[in-house]
Amino acid sequence: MSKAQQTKTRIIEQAAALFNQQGYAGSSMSDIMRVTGLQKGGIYNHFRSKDELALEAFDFAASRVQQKFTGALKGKRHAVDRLIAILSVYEHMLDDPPVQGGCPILNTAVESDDAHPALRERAQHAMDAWRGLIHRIVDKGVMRGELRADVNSDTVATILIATIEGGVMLSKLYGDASYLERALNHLKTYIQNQLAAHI
Amino acid sequence: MSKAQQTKTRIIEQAAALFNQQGYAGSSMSDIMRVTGLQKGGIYNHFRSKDELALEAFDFAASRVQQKFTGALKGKRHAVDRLIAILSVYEHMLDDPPVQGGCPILNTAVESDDAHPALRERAQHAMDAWRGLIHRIVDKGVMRGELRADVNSDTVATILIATIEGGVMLSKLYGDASYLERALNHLKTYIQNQLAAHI
DNA sequence: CCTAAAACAAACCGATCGGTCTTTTTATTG
DNA sequence: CAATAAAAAGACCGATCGGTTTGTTTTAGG
Repeated sequence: MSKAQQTKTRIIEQAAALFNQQGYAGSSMSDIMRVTGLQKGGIYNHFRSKDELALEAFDFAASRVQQKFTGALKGKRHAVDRLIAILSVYEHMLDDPPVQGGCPILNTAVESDDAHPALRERAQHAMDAWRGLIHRIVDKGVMRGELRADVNSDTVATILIATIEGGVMLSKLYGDASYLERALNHLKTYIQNQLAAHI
Repeated sequence: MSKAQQTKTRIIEQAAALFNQQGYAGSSMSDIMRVTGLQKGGIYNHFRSKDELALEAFDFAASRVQQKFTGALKGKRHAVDRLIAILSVYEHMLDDPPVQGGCPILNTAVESDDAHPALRERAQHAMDAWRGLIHRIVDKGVMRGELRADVNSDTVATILIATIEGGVMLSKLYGDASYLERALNHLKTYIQNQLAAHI
C-alpha cells in the first residue's frame, strides 16, 4: 500500500472514531486536523469535502461491524448458534467497540434520519445488510427444522435489532453495561424458548 | 401569562422541534431565528446562551413525553393494562409525535452520550423518570398478584424501553412504521404471556 | 393616558466554519 | 540517483458561528 493510501486510510479511521463520538454535525474539520495531526492540505488532498469524508468514514465503521459479525459466525452452522453469535458481537460493544463511540449504525441512523439524506441512505444500507443476515439465518433455520415453522424472519430481525440497539443506547447513556447485558440475556432466552424447535 | 412568557414558551417549543430533528450541534442560532421569526435580541433576551436554550428545550420535550404517559395511564389500574398503556404511547410516536422528530429521549441520549455532559444528564433524568414509572408499575403488580412473583422490574424496564426505542430508531431510519409496530406487538405478547399472572 | 420597564430589532464583534490555493516537502519510479 | 509526480503545509478566503451592544418599539401598571 502506497504512503498516500496509508494516510487516507488513517484519516478515515480516525475521523470515523471522531464522528462516531461527536456526530457528523458536531465534528469540525479542525477537530479532524487535530486527531489526524494533519493540516487542511493534507486532508483535502484525499477528500473533496467534509461530507465525502463523512460518508467514507461511516462505510468504514459499518464494515468494521460487519467484520465482527463474520468473525462471530465463523464455524457456527445451527441457526440457534448463529443467532446467539450475533448477540455475542454486542457483548463487547462497550468495552471493545468496532469504532470508539459505540454502534455506528445506531449513532448515524439517529443523527441522519431527519437531517442528512446521503448519510441516512448509507445507514439504511448498513441496516439492510444486518437485517438480511438475520433474515437468511432464520429462513434457513426454519427450512432445516432448526427453528419453529411459524417463526417469521421479519419479526425476528426487528426484535433482535431493536432490542440490541435500545440496550446499547441505554448502556451508553448511563455508562453502565448492565442494561445491554439484560437486553442480550433476554434475547438469548427468547431465541432458545420461542424460536428454537424443541425435539 | 405575560407576553414575555408566551414568547419564551414559543421559542422553547419551536427550538425543541428543531433540535429534535437536526440535533443540538446541527442547529444554529440562525436556524432558531428562522423558525421563531425573531432576531438575535429577541431570543437572547430570554436565554443566556444557546446551551441554556437547548437544556430548556429538552426539558420541555421530555415533559411532553411524560404528559403522554400520564394521559395513557389515566384510569388504568391493572399492571398489565398499565404496561400496555405505555406501549400505546409509542403507537402514535411517528404520525403524531410529542415533538417533531421522534422520541426526544432517544435522540438526545444518542447525541449527548459522548459529547455533551449537561445534556446527557438531562437525558438521564428523563430516562430515570421513565424507568421509575415502569419499576413502580411492575413492583406494585407483583405485590398485588397481577404479575408473576418472579418478574424482575429492572429487567422489564430495560426490555420495554430498549425494544421500544430500537423500534422507533428503525422506523425513523426507513420512514416505515411497521418496524415499530412489530416491536410493540412483540412486547404486548411478552407482557401478556410472560409477565401476567395466569389464574 | 403616561411613563417606566421590558421586549425586540439590527448592527456589530471576534472566532471558527468549510474550503481553496500556492509553496514546500516527500515518495515513487525510470 | 535524478527527475517528476504526488502529498502535505500553511496562508488565505468569504460565510457563518455564538454572542453583545445599542437603539427602538411594545407592553404593563399606576
